Amino acid sequence: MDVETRAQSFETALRRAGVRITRQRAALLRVLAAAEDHPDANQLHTRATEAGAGVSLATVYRTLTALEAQGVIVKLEFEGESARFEPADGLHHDHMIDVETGEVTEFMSERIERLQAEIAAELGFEIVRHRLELYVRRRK
Amino acid sequence: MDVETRAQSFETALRRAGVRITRQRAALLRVLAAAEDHPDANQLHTRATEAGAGVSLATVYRTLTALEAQGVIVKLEFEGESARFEPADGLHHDHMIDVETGEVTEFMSERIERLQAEIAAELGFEIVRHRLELYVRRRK
DNA sequence: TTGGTTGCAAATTCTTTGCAAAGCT
DNA sequence: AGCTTTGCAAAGAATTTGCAACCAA
Repeated sequence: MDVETRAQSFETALRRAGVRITRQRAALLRVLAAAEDHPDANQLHTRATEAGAGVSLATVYRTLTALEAQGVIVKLEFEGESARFEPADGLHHDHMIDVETGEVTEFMSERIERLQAEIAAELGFEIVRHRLELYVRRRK
Repeated sequence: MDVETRAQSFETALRRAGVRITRQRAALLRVLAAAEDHPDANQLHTRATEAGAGVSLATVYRTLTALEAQGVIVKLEFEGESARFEPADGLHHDHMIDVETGEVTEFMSERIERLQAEIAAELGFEIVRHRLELYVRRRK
């Protein structure tokens, strides 16, 4: 799915929820749709600005909050950093962060997911959401 | 292990690392040793104050930083909350947070730990540390 | 003695918010 | 038109830090 198509699908999801698509939001959706990394609010603000769209940082934050509420993006909070965001592509995954380079790798394990659910169930709970982050280092 | 004994072992660990045990630190160590829950800096400050020890919030933060560096306590950062701390009792464990009550339950799964290591290894990494939090709800 | 430690207030960092002007639909 | 959204600057919340006075070892 190319950037424009993805941005369009984000817009559709938002309109369906009654969220207005302003010039600022359209710009942010494109920046988000194009993000290969996991940018924070500041980076998104910079990128939107560089793309020629005037957007205030306050609006970036407000829009991110709205997008997260609609399930269009996911907020990530790694240790010692400001919040980062990634487009929600449907499939859940967890993150591995290289403590030396900062590089982020996504991964997903059905087995871990299942074990988590089992553990919660044993204690009488069901999982609402979870957070799994592996802080790693390249092996020599 | 009772509170006093545990506080003493904390002190010993700190002295061994060349950290001075001031009146303020001794008071905080006792508060931490007695904590059954997972208090944040503010709560620790309040408890130390109620216990009759004059400690400033800045010192609480500075001391917590030192204790964490010595591996005596562990810092927890749950979603949407300020940092909490728990005494490090040697054995690693993860946390389950009831999103309705805020209740925190500790758990540990050798199988999940092993799977995490395997996944990291497959991608050429070794785990430095990790963070696993399950946000749960009581089952009806 | 003396280098680590404290308290206080000011500074930081990230994020949120009040309000009047402006913009979607 | 009507209700949402924006920008700006101010407010917040959590945590850190500069500096002079203080105190463990």
